[in-house]
Amino acid sequence: MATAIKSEVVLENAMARKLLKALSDPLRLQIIESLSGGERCVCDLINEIGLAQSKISFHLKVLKDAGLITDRQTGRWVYYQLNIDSLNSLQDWIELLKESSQQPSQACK
Amino acid sequence: MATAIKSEVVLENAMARKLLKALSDPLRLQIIESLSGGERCVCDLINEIGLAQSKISFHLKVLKDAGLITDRQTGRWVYYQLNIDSLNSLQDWIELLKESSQQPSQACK
DNA sequence: TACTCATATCAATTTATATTGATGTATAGA
DNA sequence: TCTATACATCAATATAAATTGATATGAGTA
Repeated sequence: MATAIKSEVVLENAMARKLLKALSDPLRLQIIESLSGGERCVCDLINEIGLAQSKISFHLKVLKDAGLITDRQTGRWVYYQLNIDSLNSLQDWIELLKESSQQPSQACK
Repeated sequence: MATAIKSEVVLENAMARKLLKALSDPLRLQIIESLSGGERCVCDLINEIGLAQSKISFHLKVLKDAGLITDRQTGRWVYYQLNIDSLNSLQDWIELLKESSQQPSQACK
């Protein structure tokens, strides 16, 4: 039982790590910020950010693999959108960190 | 004026990026999780995590430079603690992303 | 079918980041 | 003053991630 709880915690941390890693790149943050204005197709992102298409595509994949964004295809266009659930998870994870971190310090012998 | 607001936003994003980058490493996350149980000295972190001292020290520096943790020296020991303010900032940053991201999609022509 | 456009993927390279083992620094105690 | 301990820093190396330019895929259109 303790093991089950433990592994659940580990899983959550692994997920948090994936989200954080995906967010830790300047170009991906630009994409995220752009998507925070609403759903966008790749062509718009390319125009907005002004960088190579393969670059944008690469980072969109990283963000998608981490679960931070979702995609939907319509004809030739692929639209990307922020996944609010992942942002909520991240906030929850941070909240948990905060809750227990103000305990009295342990003195080193 | 618009420029002032713009640069303020950029500054915030740069700060968020620094926090996210610092959090995006598995060992640093281990340290953060350990510190979420309260203040710890480096020797305790080394014992808890079971890795080379120089490694721990290196990552503590990254976390400190990002503003995620603070340190305080007492005799030979240095104690590290989570900086709640930085976690709050990160939560706020995520909150802002969420707020505007559910707008209607723009159709690609 | 052939062509174009939007996007994804890939291999080679570059750049950034982490690890290792050694050395340096400051503090405490003998 | 000498020694031990706690921690930081550094240079060399190893590893991981991003960029580039080219090619592939797959949908629409003529």
